[in-house]
Amino acid sequence: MHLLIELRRALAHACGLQESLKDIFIEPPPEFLQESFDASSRIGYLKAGKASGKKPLEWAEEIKRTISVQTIADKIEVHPPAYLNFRFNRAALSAVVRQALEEGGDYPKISDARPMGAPQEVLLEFCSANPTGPLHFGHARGSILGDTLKRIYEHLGTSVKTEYYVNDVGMQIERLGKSLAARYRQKILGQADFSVPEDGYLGEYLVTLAEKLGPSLDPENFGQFSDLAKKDLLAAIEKDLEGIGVGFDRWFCESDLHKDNRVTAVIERLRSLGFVTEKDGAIWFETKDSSKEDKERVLRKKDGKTTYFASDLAYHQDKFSRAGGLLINIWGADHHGYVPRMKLGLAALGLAAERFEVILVQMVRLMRNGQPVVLSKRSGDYLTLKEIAEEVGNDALRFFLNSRSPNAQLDFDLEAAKKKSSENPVYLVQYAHARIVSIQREKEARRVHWPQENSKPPFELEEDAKSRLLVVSLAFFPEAILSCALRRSPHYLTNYLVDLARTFHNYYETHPILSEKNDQLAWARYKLCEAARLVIANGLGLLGISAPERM
RNA sequence: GCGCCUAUAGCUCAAUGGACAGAGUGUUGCCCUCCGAAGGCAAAGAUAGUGGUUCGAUUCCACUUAGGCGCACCA
Repeated sequence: MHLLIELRRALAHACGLQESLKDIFIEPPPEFLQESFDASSRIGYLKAGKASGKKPLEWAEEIKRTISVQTIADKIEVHPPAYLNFRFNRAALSAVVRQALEEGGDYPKISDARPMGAPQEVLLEFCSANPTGPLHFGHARGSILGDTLKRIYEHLGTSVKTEYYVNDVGMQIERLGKSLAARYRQKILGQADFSVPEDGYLGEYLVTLAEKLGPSLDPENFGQFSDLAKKDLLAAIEKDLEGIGVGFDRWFCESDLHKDNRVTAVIERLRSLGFVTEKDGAIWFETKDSSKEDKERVLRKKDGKTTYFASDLAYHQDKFSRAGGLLINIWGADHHGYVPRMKLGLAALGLAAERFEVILVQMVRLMRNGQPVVLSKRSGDYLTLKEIAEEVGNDALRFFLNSRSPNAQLDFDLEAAKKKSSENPVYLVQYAHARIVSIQREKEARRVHWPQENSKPPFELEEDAKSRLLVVSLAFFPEAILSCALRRSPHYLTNYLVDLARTFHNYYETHPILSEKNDQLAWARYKLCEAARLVIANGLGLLGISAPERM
């Protein structure tokens, strides 16, 4: 078992919180205690201790007396207000390194992460941009968040499916077809003066597509043009996402819901449950709870067409029926007003609210050298995801967008992200990896060989402060992953990796390996560096970022 | 007007009601006859304002100020 998870279990047991290891918090001690302690916990006072009526400090003392950690810690101290500080013993620290080396690319293997709060099953829906144009930069954050969460949950043994909901019917798609038909008249039928409808799509991508079409299409058949545009744009979207390492298990088309009449079926279901009224020729969803603001919404317009809201209810009913666990949707913050409406609709359908979760990702403001990038939407031109990804590179893009919690706005400076220098934290991390690989390369080149390599005796870790700090940092890797899973944000991992890289660079300055005369020491350092490399590579892998061997 | 999100170091960002609020970058000064100086060490530098709840508030509540977003028979 991994060191900090073992500590969690011991703490949970002593607090009487066996069933919920997620309520135990373990963190690195503050700087002024780092020489004496390796890990620190505020234990479970609020969850378990407060009810006992004891003061925080008394409670902590009691936990200290009852906790069973003799095998991993050689010192425990209580610090006010209710901290328990631990110093790990040598065997436990050696085990951290050994475990990392043994598990390699799978480190940390966690056999059952559920007690720590990881869900058993998740259906993640994200991106879901309308196929009416190429993905723009605004779609990047949610896409990268969704993909990264998928990687993190999968690592924890959660069964994860990802899904892209394609809004391929409705007024916007009609506009798209009309716009393409207009371009077709201009480019293929020689009607250069024919104009694109005022509310149509003006982007150059439709011109390019029109030019590729054969001469035998009927420009009045908008549906045909809608289909052509849709298909072309979806392919482009898939390709752009692939470019930033994002893929989906399923592309769910709204049109499929209509084919089976499932949208009208959901309206009828709501009607039979008494949530429907008719007014002004339209069919409305009406909540029984009059205290809600969002109590009336149109399900079917007076022209007989159903609304997006109705489709979405049908879609979610479908998701609820085929997936067993959490349904997590990642939406742009501009959809926040839609969340209560959705929840009311799902509640009316009797679908379990606790399975439905929305992560709202706030806007990213694009900057260039400290100045906001001004976008002109008038001509239909905007910064596409592809352009930005190609300009700054996938690694920097993913690292930056994952470095802040989703519900906080983010400034993304193109020039800063592009700099292949220390100004960009992703390079600090990648550099640490490349540096370690370089040591390994150098070892081969110099034909350095230590007797311990063949006999495989357990290596003896050094116990100086910097070595301890590095090993303990490695031990915190599982905690960083669990924080991401629990709080639905990968920024704990990006921050962790920056810390780890820094700790490594610091260690490296004072711990020579290839030039170390003492074979024992050299060997132990070499293995510790390899363990650090593994953690960095695995961490970057979870973020979808490369771990370069040379830079 | 109503609602949602945000406000922390010069800049970009962390911090689960608990310890002396942390990183990166920028500024200043040091460190390469030594495995990658894309690095390390050191210094200076922050909770928007006013109240409240609490043993304890960056965190919760109220108000103020500032920014972003939303309030469709669009999706």
